Amino acid sequence: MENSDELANVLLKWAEVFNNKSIGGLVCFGKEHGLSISQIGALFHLNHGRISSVSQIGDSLGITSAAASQMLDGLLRQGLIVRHEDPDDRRSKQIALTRQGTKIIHNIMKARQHWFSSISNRMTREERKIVINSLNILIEKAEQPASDRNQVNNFTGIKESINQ
Amino acid sequence: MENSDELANVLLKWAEVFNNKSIGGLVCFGKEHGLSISQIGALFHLNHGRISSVSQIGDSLGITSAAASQMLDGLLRQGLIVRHEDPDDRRSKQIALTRQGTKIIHNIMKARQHWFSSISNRMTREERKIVINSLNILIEKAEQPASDRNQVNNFTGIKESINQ
DNA sequence: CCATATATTTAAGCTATCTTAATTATTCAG
DNA sequence: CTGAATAATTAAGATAGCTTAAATATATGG
Repeated sequence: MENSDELANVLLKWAEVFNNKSIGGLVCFGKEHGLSISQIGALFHLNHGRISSVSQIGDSLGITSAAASQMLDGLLRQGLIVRHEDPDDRRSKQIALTRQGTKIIHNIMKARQHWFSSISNRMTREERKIVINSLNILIEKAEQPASDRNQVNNFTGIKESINQ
Repeated sequence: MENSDELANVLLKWAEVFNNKSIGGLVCFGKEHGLSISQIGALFHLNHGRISSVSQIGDSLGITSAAASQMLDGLLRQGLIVRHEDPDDRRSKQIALTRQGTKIIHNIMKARQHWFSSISNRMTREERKIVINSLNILIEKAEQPASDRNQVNNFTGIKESINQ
């Protein structure tokens, strides 16, 4: 039996543990900073893809482009994103994070720092060493452009896997 | 130099990569299944802590217990949770996931499966081996009851209530 | 036992965020 | 060039999810 499936399953389990700790914090963060969950989602989407159109962002969140446009107004007003005309298609707008927008993402993640530290503190020096090494591999592989990652939105995979 | 901080930082980085891929999907999942993000947060909270009171769930999301009560009505109507009177304090209600509620959590995570597999496929057998090992360490340490169980939530300053 | 505190629920009302429909600007195909 | 398609925006209206306040039931401490 390949250990490929085993890794995918362990990743799944870890993701579950991570989400258990994160979701509530994310909702709280939004409330405190006047950001809707869609807006936070948009910021993460942009942090991942660097630049997107209005409708791409809408698609990634499952909302209409009208809603996306309105929602992005808010982020613009807060100085978290910029809108530029796409030189290749002047109907389209290129949305990107500002420095401040990137910082928000960072702050959201920083809020987990205490938890991360406590995990770290429960390990031996030796354990830390191999875990650091492994996470670096994961990060590298996760960010690699995948051969099987087509232009289709990666969120559409959800619909398929849920409707059993 | 200690490698403790280094691990915390790598965990942070990995969390960012993971969130970049997840948040939009979570929002989409909610829309498709008629679940608000608070409701999804409540499901994760329950999945983590097994049993909580109404107000504990509200606290974990930064909403009032009135709002939590209303929100939980929806989950109850969908058969995702059960409400039982707390035998130790009859003012309080014990909220827990049903089998179906647990399945929803699983489905949300399953939606990431394709991504996890593609990460796995980009590794050598040797890399997988050490990454599996490391993730198991992480999961174990993360789930360990920490000394700081009732630590203050970084976002809100609200006490993160974890049932016992 | 009584006053006060706590946990939940209900009710009423507010508003943020969505939707659809219409508008404007641009692209593309014939 | 012309008509149809696409991208974004704006406007109007619906509603989900929140808040506060009040009601109910239970617990606790002097």
